[in-house]
Amino acid sequence: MAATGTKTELGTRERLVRTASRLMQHGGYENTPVKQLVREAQATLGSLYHFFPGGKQELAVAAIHFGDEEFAALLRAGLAARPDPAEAVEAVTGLLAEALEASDWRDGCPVTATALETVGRLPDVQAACARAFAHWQELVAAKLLASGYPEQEARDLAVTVVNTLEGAEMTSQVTQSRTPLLTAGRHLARLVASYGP
Amino acid sequence: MAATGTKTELGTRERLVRTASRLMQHGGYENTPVKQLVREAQATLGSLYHFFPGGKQELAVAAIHFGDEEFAALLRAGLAARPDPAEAVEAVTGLLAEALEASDWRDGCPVTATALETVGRLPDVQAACARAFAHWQELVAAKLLASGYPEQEARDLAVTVVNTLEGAEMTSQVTQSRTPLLTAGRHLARLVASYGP
DNA sequence: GATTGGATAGAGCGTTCGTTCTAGTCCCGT
DNA sequence: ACGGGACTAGAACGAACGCTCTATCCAATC
Repeated sequence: MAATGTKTELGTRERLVRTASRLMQHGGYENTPVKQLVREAQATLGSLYHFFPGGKQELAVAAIHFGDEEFAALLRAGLAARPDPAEAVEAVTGLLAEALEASDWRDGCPVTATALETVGRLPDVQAACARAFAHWQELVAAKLLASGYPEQEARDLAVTVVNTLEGAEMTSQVTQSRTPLLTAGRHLARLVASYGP
Repeated sequence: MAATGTKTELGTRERLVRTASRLMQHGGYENTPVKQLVREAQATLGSLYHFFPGGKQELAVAAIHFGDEEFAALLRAGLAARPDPAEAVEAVTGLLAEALEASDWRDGCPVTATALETVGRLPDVQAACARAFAHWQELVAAKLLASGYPEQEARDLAVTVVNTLEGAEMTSQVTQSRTPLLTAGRHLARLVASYGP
């Protein structure tokens, strides 16, 4: 649980964003005090309000974007691991389970906790979370479309795939077990295959 | 968004628990200050610490239990609505979508937000959340077992069904649309049917 | 070498947090 | 009538919150 990035290799702004993303991934928005944030980012309050005049909220939006890209990278890697989309989705659950356990069940979805907490409270942050979900759905849909799935079925499946991944990751985290994610992987593979072209 | 229960028809303890459950459903644990809680429950700080010497944390555990039962009731109703388990699961998503929209997208799962926020921070609350998830899985598994599904497949399916419901409800909430839930319903029905005995 | 502006630094502001504490009210058994 | 436990009531407390503010540092530029 060291600071995210070393002071010499990343700019202050980037360290703030990465640290905020990691802390919000673990505890959401309200559980991430700005003072702890700047301490772990090896920055100061002055720097935070210099780069983010909008304060904690503006930083949170940037952090959600960062988490969005981070999760998207894992998703891309898993989806590219197998040509068959059903097997690819199952591969993603394997990657997620691995990363989750390796972090001692701390690194769940970098967006979910904040999304649920800020719904109807911080519209900017909520919008960033919604964008992240849509982004991930697009990645899954693209894989299905590339495999010859019909447009509508591909888009619908992508929604459910991402939703199930989110739910299973949360349950795996709360129960500290890979099982929910791996079970979701098997079931999603079966579901995706059942729509095969 | 009136107070949960009227002062004359419910005891103070019950009003506190219901109000806490509702507020935590909307914003999680940290977004629910005790003073607002007490005000909306038409109670006072003295009453809160009389009934819950463990303070906010102890009340939160009771609130999660209440939400657990509330969600379980909806789950039972949906599952009982149809004899066929696949159709029954789809019926549940319909009920969830209806309730969510009727609340102006506020009343999502009464446990998820708190679960993600307290993981690794408040073990008592986290344990209550884990118990709720297990409880819901049991209800789904019971329906499948009663319909003749093999033991292992019924239990595995129950895990994924509940996870997908959670994920879809969250996405429906964040995007303010019934679609994710209803799509999940169709897919879950297909998945459950594909394991039919 | 002086000037300048981006970046750093953290003390301190007003507010709100969860909790404690004392005082008071209510109601029931005797 | 009265004693006593259950419950109500909210002022007050220390800690922690997000944020503002002034001061300072340090390259780049003239």
